[in-house]
Amino acid sequence: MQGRLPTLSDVARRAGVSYATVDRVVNDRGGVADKSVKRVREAIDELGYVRNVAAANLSQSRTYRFAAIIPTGTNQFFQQLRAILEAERIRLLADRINLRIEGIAAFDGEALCERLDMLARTGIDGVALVGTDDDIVARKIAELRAAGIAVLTLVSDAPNAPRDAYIGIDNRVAGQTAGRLIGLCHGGSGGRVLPIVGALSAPDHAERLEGMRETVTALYPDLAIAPVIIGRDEHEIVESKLRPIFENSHDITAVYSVGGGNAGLLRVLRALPADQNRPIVVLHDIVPQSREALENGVIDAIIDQRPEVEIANALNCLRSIADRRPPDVADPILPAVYFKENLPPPQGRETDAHPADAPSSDGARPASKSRVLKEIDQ
Amino acid sequence: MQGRLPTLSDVARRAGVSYATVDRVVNDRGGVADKSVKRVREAIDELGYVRNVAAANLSQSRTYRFAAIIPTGTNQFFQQLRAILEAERIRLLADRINLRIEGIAAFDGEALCERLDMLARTGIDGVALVGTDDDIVARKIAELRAAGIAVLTLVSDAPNAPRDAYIGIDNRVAGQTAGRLIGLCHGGSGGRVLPIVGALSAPDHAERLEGMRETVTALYPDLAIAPVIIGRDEHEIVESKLRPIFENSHDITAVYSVGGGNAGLLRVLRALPADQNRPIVVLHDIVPQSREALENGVIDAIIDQRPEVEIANALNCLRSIADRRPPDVADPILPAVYFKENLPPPQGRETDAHPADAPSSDGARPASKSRVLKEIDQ
DNA sequence: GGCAAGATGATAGACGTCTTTCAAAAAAAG
DNA sequence: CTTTTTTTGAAAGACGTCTATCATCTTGCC
Repeated sequence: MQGRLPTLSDVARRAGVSYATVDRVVNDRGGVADKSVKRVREAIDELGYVRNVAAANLSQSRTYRFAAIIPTGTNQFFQQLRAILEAERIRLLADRINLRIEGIAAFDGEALCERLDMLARTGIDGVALVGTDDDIVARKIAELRAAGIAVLTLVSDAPNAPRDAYIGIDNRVAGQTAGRLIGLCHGGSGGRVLPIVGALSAPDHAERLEGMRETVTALYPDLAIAPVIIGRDEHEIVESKLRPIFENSHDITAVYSVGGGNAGLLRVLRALPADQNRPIVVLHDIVPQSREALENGVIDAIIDQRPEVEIANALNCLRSIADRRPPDVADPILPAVYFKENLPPPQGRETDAHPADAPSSDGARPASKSRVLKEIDQ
Repeated sequence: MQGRLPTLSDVARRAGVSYATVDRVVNDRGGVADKSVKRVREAIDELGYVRNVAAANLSQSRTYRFAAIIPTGTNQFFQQLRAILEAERIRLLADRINLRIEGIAAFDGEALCERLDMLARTGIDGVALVGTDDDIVARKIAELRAAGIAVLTLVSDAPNAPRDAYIGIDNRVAGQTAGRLIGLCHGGSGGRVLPIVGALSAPDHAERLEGMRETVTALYPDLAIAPVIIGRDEHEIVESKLRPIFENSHDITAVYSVGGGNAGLLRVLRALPADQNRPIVVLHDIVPQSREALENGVIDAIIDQRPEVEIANALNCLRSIADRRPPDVADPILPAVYFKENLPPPQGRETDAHPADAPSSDGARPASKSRVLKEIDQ
């Protein structure tokens, strides 16, 4: 309504050329004299023309075809990522966005490449994948991009690959934040911080550890850092390495676990004798296990990468690229710090899946009100 | 492409009625026999029809007309909110969303009502405003909604008004989080927490204070809570009330400021003698002042309501209502905890994005250049 | 049986873009 | 100059929905 926005016809009139010529320019069809191109570009700038994406998509009866490739397995974080994607998938259909969710063995570069090939053959506009430090993957990514497919890395970047963007947190910052939190919690007294990682060869783990170490040594000189426990993200290993430490030395005042396999850590913590001082415990990512531990006071804080935000950003980014708009890289994702009090509600949403879609007469907006209130007010 | 989604014509065919009848049903035009309505609804369900919003908007050459009404004045938080909205406004034009940003004197219910009337006369689809506890505002909101205008409250709710949704944080949770953080920072020792509020009559201030009190008294019995300072959000008042406290008693171990006027607090903190133990300081909302204080170690943590998220959610919500879709209330907004380490970059984004964005051959997506956005001949 | 009211069908134009086709004009090459 | 090539114009159909108009077919009712 009021004040319609300029269309391509307006641009054509302004540039003194035909619609066809404008179309050739904006859609890169070639065969246009330089001076015409210039006139069209000027007209676009002067009028502030913005292509009507809705109309464009409609005309092509375009459905965006995106894919997300997520490692399978028992990792709770990735399971959660899948669940979020699945919920999004359904809502997205209303916007003509078709999202394929593919599972794949973790850290298997070859399998990833095969899957990417398969997707490319099927026809696809963009893909998000969990990056690995792997040459053949980097080459495959370059190949896809050359074929006009947008590629994002999610959660973990692919160092040397020419992906369109990395959507995820800065893991060093996450580690620094953990360090700060742990330092603060000592209230000026000394102590000893025990770090637990899955593997030092995993870039995200290494970065988190390094970030924590940086902050603690720089700002809290009274804190010592104990030798790093390497638990391969497997709870039995973590448990067996941890138990003797807590039995023999009672000077651990804080634990920072950067990766998975926290079930073992939690078992050890729960088994601590009541008279022993409980350490401050900080870990990563809200999953059912860590959530429950935080709620019950077994741990003190969770640093979360907010997978919902990552996914939302990734999809926006894919869409922008597919629409040939400047990719709208939203605010960088920062690790969020959660305590028991500000822990987000379990499933994020989809508790009751919007049943009523307009039984009423009122014409304006059926049923929406009560539901919104309920969800927001919690 | 591949496998097109069902259209209204498909629904008509399936239901064994004409397109016109389907249209009457889905657009609530009335005059349709019950059994036909039922058949259409069934067909929609069976086919999994989802209305093509792009096509619908196109057909109406619809531009969404939304407005945001933000208090003016020197309040840094609201200035920031305006800046974020302004940045959004421009990006939104590409989606045919026209956002008016209106300024208005803070807490002036009558002025707010007048402005709302004016907007309603101009014609508008939805409005977001900062709620106040005010009867005439509540009535005006009811009026607007009856006229089919979506109304959201932002940042602060309007208790008795029938708004479509409240988009903002739960202030009690924010206070509880502050309490937890302060408690943790004492590392088991005792202490004395000094709360500073603007006014106890402001619901958000009162709730935050109450939340903090709850958590501290329940979980950290060694902590005392000093008498509340009421500073009317004005830095001179805060300073004058605070200075004697810090001069006379040296037992304040933490400060929790729930509102504005923090310049006074910061001055007092900076003036503390070096030999005096600095208290743990937690305040609300990242603004230039608080950011700088956090960076310089004058304060320890900021609890932020993430205005960008609030705005993004508000706009999504307005759009969903305008599209007559189930409002897509994203995850509830939780207060975020920031330390120096995970403080988000100043302007929210646009600092550098991702440099590796393909200087390469590409040919696919011509970067749309700078342009002045302007409307055509009314 | 006839008549009004109600329900349904058929159809067409609009929205802004993409795509294609065909003809015409302008520029470059011979 | 003609011939070829490059550049431009004109137009029409498609996408899925909304809106409107007018004609027709069912009802119920007296």
